[in-house]
Amino acid sequence: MNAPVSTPTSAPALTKNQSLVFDVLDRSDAPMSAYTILDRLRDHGFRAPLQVYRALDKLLEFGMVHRLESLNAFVACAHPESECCGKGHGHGHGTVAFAICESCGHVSEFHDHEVDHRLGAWAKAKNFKPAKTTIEIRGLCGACAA
Amino acid sequence: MNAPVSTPTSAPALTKNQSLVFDVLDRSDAPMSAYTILDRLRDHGFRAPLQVYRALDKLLEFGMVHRLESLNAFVACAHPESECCGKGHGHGHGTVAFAICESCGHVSEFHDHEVDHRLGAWAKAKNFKPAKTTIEIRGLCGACAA
DNA sequence: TGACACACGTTATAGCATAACGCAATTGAT
DNA sequence: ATCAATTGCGTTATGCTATAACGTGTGTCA
Repeated sequence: MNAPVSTPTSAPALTKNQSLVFDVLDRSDAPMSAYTILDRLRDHGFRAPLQVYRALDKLLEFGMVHRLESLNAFVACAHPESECCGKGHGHGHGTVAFAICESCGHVSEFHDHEVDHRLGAWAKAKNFKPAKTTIEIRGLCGACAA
Repeated sequence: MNAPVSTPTSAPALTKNQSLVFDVLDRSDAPMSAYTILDRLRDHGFRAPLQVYRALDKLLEFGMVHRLESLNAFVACAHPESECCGKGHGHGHGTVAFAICESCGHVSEFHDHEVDHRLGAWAKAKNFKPAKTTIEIRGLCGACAA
């Protein structure tokens, strides 16, 4: 009784644990660490970090969640669904950049073709084969800087 | 007997611990974790992580070392000394990007004005005040991809 | 000479992530 | 139908990364 349950919507069907983890992230205004997610889900039967990490691995694979490397934390993908650069299943995109407010914790996700292109050009020139690109800007958001 | 010792060269004078940590990093072909650095320096009297982290904090502040967020590891700055975008003391620069080979561990450090500019433009438009920007490309270097 | 800043050393603890085991359920080929 | 392969799950234990909190020594400078 552990298999994914298909849903009326798009995207890959999520298992129960995956849904729980995604929902927690999706409802959060700020990035969450795996252990914070774990604590939020104790009431739903979560007891060990691996339950969270395994769900996160899948959600990352599906592109539904991003990992913020500079925070060791995770956010739900903020893409307005079926954006540009799609790979077909509604959650694909090129490299995404994040602006992280160090005061309020809010994260803005955005994409810039030109940045992508410049980094791609560098890679091509150096014969480097990119697998995953991380772009994170930490600072103060408009509201907090004021 | 703990104060920085001035050297014949440029830049801020380093303390003994800072020099030791920097030398280890500078001699390494690949990024090193704080704990790996610690192990390398046991023979020089290092016994606790804090000794490493404190030295790293200063070296980061001086711009002589970079932290790779996606690796939780550190590298000596590869800038050919007194590069562009200098802030005056020979180790200043704009945002730097890293290409990290997941096979051999080699890290290439580079800078792209246009990328800087695009990210800066986004920030300006959103009224976001950047403090620190991280750009890391993980993949395979030319040698390993072949 | 006394307040201050800073580097240092030590112990303890917090926070993030995975290894290794075994069980249960689904899939799909035979 | 059945067996092998795959995938998800739960648990325990462990490892790696980072910092808190304490106290010491030293150099600076009013």
